[in-house]
Amino acid sequence: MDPNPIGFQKHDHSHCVADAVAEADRTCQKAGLQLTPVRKRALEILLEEHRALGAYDVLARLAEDGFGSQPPVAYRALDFLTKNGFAHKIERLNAFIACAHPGDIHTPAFLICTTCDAVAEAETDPSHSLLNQIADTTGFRISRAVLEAEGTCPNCLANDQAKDPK
Amino acid sequence: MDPNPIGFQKHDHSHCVADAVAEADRTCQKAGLQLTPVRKRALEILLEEHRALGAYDVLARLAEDGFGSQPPVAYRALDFLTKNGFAHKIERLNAFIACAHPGDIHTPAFLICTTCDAVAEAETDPSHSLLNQIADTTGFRISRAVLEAEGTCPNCLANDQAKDPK
DNA sequence: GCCCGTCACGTAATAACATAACACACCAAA
DNA sequence: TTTGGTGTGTTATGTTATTACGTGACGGGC
Ligand SMILES: [Zn+2]
Ligand SMILES: [Zn+2]
Ligand SMILES: [Zn+2]
Ligand SMILES: [Zn+2]
Repeated sequence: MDPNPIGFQKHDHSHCVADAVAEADRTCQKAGLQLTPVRKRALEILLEEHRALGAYDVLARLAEDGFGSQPPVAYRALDFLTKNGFAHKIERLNAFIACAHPGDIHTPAFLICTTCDAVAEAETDPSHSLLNQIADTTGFRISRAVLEAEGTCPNCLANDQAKDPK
Repeated sequence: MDPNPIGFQKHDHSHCVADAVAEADRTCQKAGLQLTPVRKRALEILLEEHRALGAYDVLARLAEDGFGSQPPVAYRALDFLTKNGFAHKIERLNAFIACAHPGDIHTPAFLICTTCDAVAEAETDPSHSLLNQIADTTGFRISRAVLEAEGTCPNCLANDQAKDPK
């Protein structure tokens, strides 16, 4: 199991955490949002993994660092991050992941590997997404979409074939 | 709030419950599946509403009818129904809804009205769904997809306009 | 200075959702 | 008759999420 799969590819990870936090800092400055210590730490915690973390996982790490140890501490931080586009909730997993493309308004699609637990965030073309088609034909006005696919990532697919090459 | 919105349109509902149960009966016959009393009743309960019901809602109704009153009773019945295509779980709501198109293998998309809580099940074209496009370009193999949109249904949209016609 | 609104944070308690583990009944095959 | 599978029921527990309440920090009127 690859501990480091972003979009299922390897990369220099120590940089990307720091970079993402720095960018979040800037974005919050501009938008008048407060990236407070708990919130920043929560974002770091999410960024340290390329998989989804449960709220209680995040909470435990926050508590280790001297922050509050009760559920609302984590839920509030995660709420801030998701509301402002720095993180997403993966509904299928009841878990949270840092946004891979923060800043832009986007409708992400997630690819969840059930073998290695990696989660990749894919961009969708908002103009001809299938949900918009549905919305157009039914007259339903979409405010938020959940697009999540479970399956096997390319890495795990390759591993499977290596072991069992039929 | 319309108590009866299937695909957000009105229809004769007493019939459609009975019909759907009858068809589930036939399907189970053919497939060698046991549509036992709890399972059948759970399906009826879901069919009686065109919205998603929590497992504990279903459980309470089952208990009223003399079935077991502990969570596994509901979860097992719902598990049977979802595994065999008679119902779906709405991940966004942690709740369950009867399948509107049972029988066929399909990748449903759900439209969840946040005003009246109605949930409609839309069919998707499996061949050019956006998730397949993503899968093709990334090499990810999808086994299951979650497609859920939150927003406002046509009925509620009309009501809003009637009240506040800007 | 003080008052007050808002916001973030902390905590306790509880609600809501879900599963593990075990016992018993039933039925059909060996 | 025994055995194995499947379904149901129960107790207990685990996991995820929210409600309710209190405190401190900050900023704008007065
Ligand atoms: Zn990274
Ligand atoms: Zn994988
Ligand atoms: Zn109906
Ligand atoms: Zn509605």
